[in-house]
Amino acid sequence: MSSKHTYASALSPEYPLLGLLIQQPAHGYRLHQRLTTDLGQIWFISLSQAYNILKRLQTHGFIIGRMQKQAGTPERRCFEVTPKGVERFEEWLFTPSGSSVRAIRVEFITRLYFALAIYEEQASHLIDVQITEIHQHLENLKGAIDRLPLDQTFNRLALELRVHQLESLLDWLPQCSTILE
Amino acid sequence: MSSKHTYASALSPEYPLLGLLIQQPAHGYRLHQRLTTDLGQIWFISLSQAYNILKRLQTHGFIIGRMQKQAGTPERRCFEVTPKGVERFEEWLFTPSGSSVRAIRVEFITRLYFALAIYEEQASHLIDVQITEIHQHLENLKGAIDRLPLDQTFNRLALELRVHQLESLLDWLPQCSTILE
DNA sequence: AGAATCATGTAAGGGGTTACATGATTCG
DNA sequence: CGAATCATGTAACCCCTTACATGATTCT
Repeated sequence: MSSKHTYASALSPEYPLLGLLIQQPAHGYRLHQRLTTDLGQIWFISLSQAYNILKRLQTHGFIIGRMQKQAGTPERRCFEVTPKGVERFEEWLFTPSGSSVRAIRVEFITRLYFALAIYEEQASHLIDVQITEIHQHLENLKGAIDRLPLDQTFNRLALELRVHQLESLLDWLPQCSTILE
Repeated sequence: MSSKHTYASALSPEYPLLGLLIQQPAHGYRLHQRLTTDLGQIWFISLSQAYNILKRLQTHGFIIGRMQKQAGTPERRCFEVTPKGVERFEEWLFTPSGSSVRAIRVEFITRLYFALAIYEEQASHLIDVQITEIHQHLENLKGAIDRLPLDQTFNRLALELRVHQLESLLDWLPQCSTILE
């Protein structure tokens, strides 16, 4: 047992790229285009970084790329997802987001996007799970606030802000349900 | 002209460390303690990273450290902020946060903490500026939503979420004012 | 004497950013 | 032909995380 690495955080653009490839094999340039048009408000990565991530995904065996010569276009490397890659993606897709506001904010929309596109019947379940998760997390935060010493003014402010942000997430989530129809 | 580097993003723990040192010279271990107790809900860094950042700050000339031999305690390196370091810190402190939700969330509380501790009379001004900033940002976001093509469902969801999050920030900000008394 | 804490670091590995380099094709 | 776009990459640099290494002091 030599390597037990995470490879990338759950917030890495690696997952949306994997997801796009599961929908349809593609080459780096086109992939980057789809990411920045379809999910451009969530993921901003440079073209270089897209290539770097694809390279990494390939060395880890999650995708394989094959150079293709075609008349009329520059040579391109077409990537496909391996079974291992599908497994990795699905594990991410159906694991609830971490507890940070950002994780929920960024990841959740992405997961919803792919759930709807690839595993449509799971989408509404995803929303439900997320709602329960947030309620759970809110309980914890409120407990933490109660246990906080009185002089911890700024830590209290920070926790209360997180509570506000989570509640605004709960307020926003119903809008997600409306797009399911 | 050889180096034009950013050194660190505005979200780096480098700034709170600088701020703590401005309040009072200290050594690494104590500094890390103060950061994790006073602002532990905002900044979580390992002791090693604290030392790394201090080293970086020193090589950039923002602080200087001197080894001190004392009877009764292990040798410690006491750091002081240089004028250049003060300048850097104040520039950060009085520059409004970027436009990302996280930047506002993490940075704003930190800036408020130091404004209150070091430049007390500026604190309420900081809050006012932040409120106007957020209103401005909200306008922009709402404009962006209106200009979004109809088929950009998920980008729209993302923008609407940001709007919600910013509005919840506005909802939370008055609590900051109450601690000024 | 041994454990916990104080105190300071180094090393390895991974991730992201920007800039730079290189070609092919298409469009005006 | 020249510019924009398509397409793929490399290199340098910085940051963060984790694990590891090393001593001194204090507490029991």
